[in-house]
Amino acid sequence: MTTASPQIPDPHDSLEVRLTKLLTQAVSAVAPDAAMPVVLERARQAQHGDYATPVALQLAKTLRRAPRDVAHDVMTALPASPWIEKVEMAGPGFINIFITAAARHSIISDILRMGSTFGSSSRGQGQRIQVEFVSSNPTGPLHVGHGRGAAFGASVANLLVKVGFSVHREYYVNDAGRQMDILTVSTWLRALQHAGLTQGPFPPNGYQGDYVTLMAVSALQRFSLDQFPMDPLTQFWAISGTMDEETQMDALIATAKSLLGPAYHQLHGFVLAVQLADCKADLEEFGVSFDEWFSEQSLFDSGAVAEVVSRLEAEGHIYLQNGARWFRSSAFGDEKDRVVQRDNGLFTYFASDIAYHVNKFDRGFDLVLDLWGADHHGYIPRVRAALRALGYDDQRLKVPLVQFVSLFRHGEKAQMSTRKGQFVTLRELRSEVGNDAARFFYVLRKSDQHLDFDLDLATSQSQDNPVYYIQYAHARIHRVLQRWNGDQSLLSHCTLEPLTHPAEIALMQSLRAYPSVVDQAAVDYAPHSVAFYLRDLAAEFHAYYNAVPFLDTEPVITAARLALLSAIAQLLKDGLSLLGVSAPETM
RNA sequence: GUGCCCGUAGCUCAAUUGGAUAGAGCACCAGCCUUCUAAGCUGGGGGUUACAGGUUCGAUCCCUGUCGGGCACGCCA
Repeated sequence: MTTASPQIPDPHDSLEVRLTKLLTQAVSAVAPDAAMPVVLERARQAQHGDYATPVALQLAKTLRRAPRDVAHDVMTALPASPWIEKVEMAGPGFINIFITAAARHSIISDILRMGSTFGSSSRGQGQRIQVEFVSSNPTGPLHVGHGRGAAFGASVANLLVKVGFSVHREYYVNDAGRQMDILTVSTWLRALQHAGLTQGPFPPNGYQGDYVTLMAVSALQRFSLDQFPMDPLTQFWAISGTMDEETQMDALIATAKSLLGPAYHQLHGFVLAVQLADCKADLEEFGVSFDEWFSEQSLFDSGAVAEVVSRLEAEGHIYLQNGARWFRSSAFGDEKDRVVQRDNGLFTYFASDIAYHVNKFDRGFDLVLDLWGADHHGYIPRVRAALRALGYDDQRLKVPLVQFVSLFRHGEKAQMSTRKGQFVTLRELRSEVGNDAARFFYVLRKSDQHLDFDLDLATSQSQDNPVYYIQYAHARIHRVLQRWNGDQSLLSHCTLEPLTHPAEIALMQSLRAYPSVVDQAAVDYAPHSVAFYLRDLAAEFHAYYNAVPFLDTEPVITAARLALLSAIAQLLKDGLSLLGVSAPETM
């Protein structure tokens, strides 16, 4: 990834940039030849000051000098600054920096002045980045696993926008495959059953959910499916007993197509439209929206799939074997070659996926993000191989993986299967725990870690859910401000000198961390760190709330403390919005 | 069997990407509402970071091996 130049600091991190510059100046005086970037860390403990740098420890080796001696020289060479109160050496050679009260207080006025733009940056420099996520087969309702991808993807997209990328959110619709045919046939069979026109058994590998029957009922009225002669179906059941399940299903699909003729395609289109509309509505209600729903079928219709295979062939990366066309992906880092066109002439899913990625790159995105389920990780090398073979820079493709969600009910792991209709849908989850709790819970873990979703806990309406803790902090602040009933615009100008309480010092320190938390979360595609930050900030606030009075004290102190509260509320609201969680003012 | 990911408090998870004494939430124990919302706060017990080596000023993080878990290895999508 191309990173923004550090020479273009944003106003909000000017303090850290200034301190880094001063340190760099001091280091170059002590060690002119050691071209080493100065690492400035926020101190974890108050006794270590506000910032710390291990630069002396790192320099010691190349200088062949004792770390503490180097630290001493760096400290001596450090220019005076209105931002630096004092500098101390500690431990093996750490340099701890204590900032002045003025530097400390500036964070509050910065936040109040910048409002929702605080924490933004120009890191992305307006680069266009495509984020593809969810992309579930439109063969049934979204389940709780898709929900994680949705919540994660939406939050990542928000973060990328926040740090200055131009983000395009996209859903890849797998509307061209065999699974759609199976759903179509399943719907057809349910319609026949509903109309009492068949006694045949329902195939075990068909889609069994109740939603299929619901679609069948409306399809029955819509397409008059009962007008087709049924004899061939009865014949089919008579001869299909010896087939294995998959062969039987393929035969069933073929039977349906020949029997229904043009009506099959109508039914197929209907089933797809119903599922997509349902999926879209579900996601919209979840606060997840897309700029584009990209159809896989369109890649076949436009000839893009055939074209991309031809391109590979023209480059000499395709060979014939056993009647199939193979892409020599092993020449580009994959562990073995892959079929792109089967011996029956049909292109594989891989072929259309190559065409899709070529399409993405040809649309001119600087960066392409595929948020995939972790079960697809073995698939990544072949996609990269295809891109490289076609002359694209596959470093512009990033594939963050989202691990599975394991559901636990009554302390036992619940199995999920879309086919068998045994799953908890995202809708059920949302209605039981609420959108806010679901969104927050989903991103509370690193995306590449398994998520154990305890349904009993999540559906118990209990207060254990951490999202309430943060929202409550936000609501409490607004209650205080409401009680105060003063002119909030005055808070950004009031004197902050009274803020000397240890809790206040710590809170200002935490507020200052926000931009780098957001920045790092965006770079790492790690919204969970925002969630943890918010929980920690809320905890600090709640403790503060119980420690000092806000309204029943001197007006100057009240104003200063309310300015601090106002800044906290702003960041709580901003952080929650990045995660797609509301920030209510009353609870 | 091969490849990728993972293993941290009783449970679920963090840890500023190699920094100082590894931190939270549940759960457990003891306290705090006549006062700005108790969906809150304060205090307490809890750890050989799976194990064994290695790299260096310094390792939960990097390297090697072992054990254990997950996922993927199709002319499915």
